[in-house]
Amino acid sequence: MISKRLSKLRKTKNWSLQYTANRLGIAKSTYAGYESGYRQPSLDALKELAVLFETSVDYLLGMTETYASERDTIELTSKDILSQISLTIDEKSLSQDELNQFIAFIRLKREMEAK
Amino acid sequence: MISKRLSKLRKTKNWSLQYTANRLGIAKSTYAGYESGYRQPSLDALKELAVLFETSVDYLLGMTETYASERDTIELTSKDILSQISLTIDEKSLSQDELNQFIAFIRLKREMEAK
DNA sequence: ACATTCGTACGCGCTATGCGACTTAATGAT
DNA sequence: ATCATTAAGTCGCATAGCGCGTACGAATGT
Repeated sequence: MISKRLSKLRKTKNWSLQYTANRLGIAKSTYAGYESGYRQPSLDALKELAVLFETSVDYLLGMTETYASERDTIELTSKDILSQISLTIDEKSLSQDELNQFIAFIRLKREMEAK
Repeated sequence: MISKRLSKLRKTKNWSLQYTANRLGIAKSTYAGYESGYRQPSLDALKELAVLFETSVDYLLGMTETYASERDTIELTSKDILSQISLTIDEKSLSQDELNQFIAFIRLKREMEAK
């Protein structure tokens, strides 16, 4: 799991194994081991991987499907966001319709303010 | 970091070391090692810890302060929610004003639907 | 043509993980 | 009061596996 995600992330950034390992301050073979699934990073290494790739440890480990540092940022327009996160108002969960209305509302508002 | 968080989480739930270890399917001494900081859990163990304690791996590792983010529900009316989590629409972050308007809007809408 | 960079794989030293066994303290049962 | 049970903590040991250097083909560049 982690190996696939690391590999995908690195290729997205167009980084070589060597470059990535240098950024992390570890040997190329060590990082390569993570990607091949031959090795597992230590907890410290894991944290640095998440920081370097600007993602969450949960994503690297496959605990969540959401890529980004959604630990900090939640993009409300991302598809099926409500299947991953339950948003509530007055402890009553938000429907997709309500969210869509809100998004439309904000977009309109911003458009008007832009003028 | 992880040791402190585990210890706090377990005590919150009023679980013994033995009980917790049983739930995880590992030896008591192993889990005790995690809490004392004498040992570090494997990645697999780490994931199971997060599941058992109903939190995120990022929280266990101290990557985030928020106890449960995506995993649980986010109450939009809770005070200073935006200081913990950034909500964005079209990658532009939401202001407190916008959120307040939305909350008011939803409350009004629900009130009307209730009749 | 040679050199350089890429991804991949192997062997090895040594750390430290995970386990059971043991101790000590606290609580419960009879 | 005595024993049994459960709690938390510590230790030694076997061995799994981490991190490293190193080496190998393949694909580039010069």
